[in-house]
Amino acid sequence: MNKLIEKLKDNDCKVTLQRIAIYETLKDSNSHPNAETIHKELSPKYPTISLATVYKSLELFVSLGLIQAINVEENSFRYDWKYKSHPHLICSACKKVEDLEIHPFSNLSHEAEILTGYSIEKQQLNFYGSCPDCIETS
Amino acid sequence: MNKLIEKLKDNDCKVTLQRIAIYETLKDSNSHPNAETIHKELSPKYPTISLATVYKSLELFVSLGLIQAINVEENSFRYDWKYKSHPHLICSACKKVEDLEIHPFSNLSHEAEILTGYSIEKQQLNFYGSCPDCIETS
DNA sequence: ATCCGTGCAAATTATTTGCATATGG
DNA sequence: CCATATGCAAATAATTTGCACGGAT
Repeated sequence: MNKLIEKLKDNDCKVTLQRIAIYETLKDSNSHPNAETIHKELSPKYPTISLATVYKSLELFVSLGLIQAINVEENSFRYDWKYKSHPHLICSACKKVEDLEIHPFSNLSHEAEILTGYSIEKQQLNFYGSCPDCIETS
Repeated sequence: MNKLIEKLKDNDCKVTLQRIAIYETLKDSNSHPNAETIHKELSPKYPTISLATVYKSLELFVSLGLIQAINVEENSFRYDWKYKSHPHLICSACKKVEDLEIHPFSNLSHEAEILTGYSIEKQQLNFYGSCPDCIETS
């Protein structure tokens, strides 16, 4: 949260209750929620917060490099409070999105740069399939 | 195109002029177009073709495994006539989407399966950055 | 005090759906 | 012929925008 406040101040953005609440909600969630889910989670505590504010704040956080947007195969974005891009595992059965923390997939961008002449800012690696729990159930 | 016709027949789907035209347009394009772009390209030749038909056909092709949908960082889908998933390079400046044909990134899914216990059906690897042309211009 | 952020509602954009008609097998 | 595809228009879903008011610096 200090990180949020610092980053906001550094960029002449105001530190508001809403922004803190949105960031905290995202940070405390392990489910890579989308804007609407975040809004729903906030509603009990902050009934007046608007969905538009959630969208605007998330967009701001992404542009400040505070969080990352991940584009799962729905046509809605999910958000990850970890700003550093890392692979995700997406279960097609239960729709959960997990981080793949231990990854041997870190230096792909560098290899791609050498191969292509692109200057790569970001990589996105998603694996789609069934998680162990869903395999068992089926 | 033979592939399309074969696949459609195998699945008791009708071979229509529209479907052929949509598939051909996608195949002849190197730009990984979205539904609307495909529709626009078809319009001069087939003025009556509807956008809904384009959407429906693309969805059908994806479900038959004929093409793949790729989710670039807009919230609209782009389509790739190559059904086998492979890495993409996305230029943030000119918005082009290129295939990364020669890739040392092929066995990632297998590694991920071993690491996670997931059964992985598909992987998506996108690199975002600036292409050589756009680097030069800037 | 000033300007930015918020909430609301309306606008936009992308996609999906229902249904009557047309057409391929 | 008959079922499936198509085209149209309306519906839905996701996101963005404009603007007046309130609050942070």
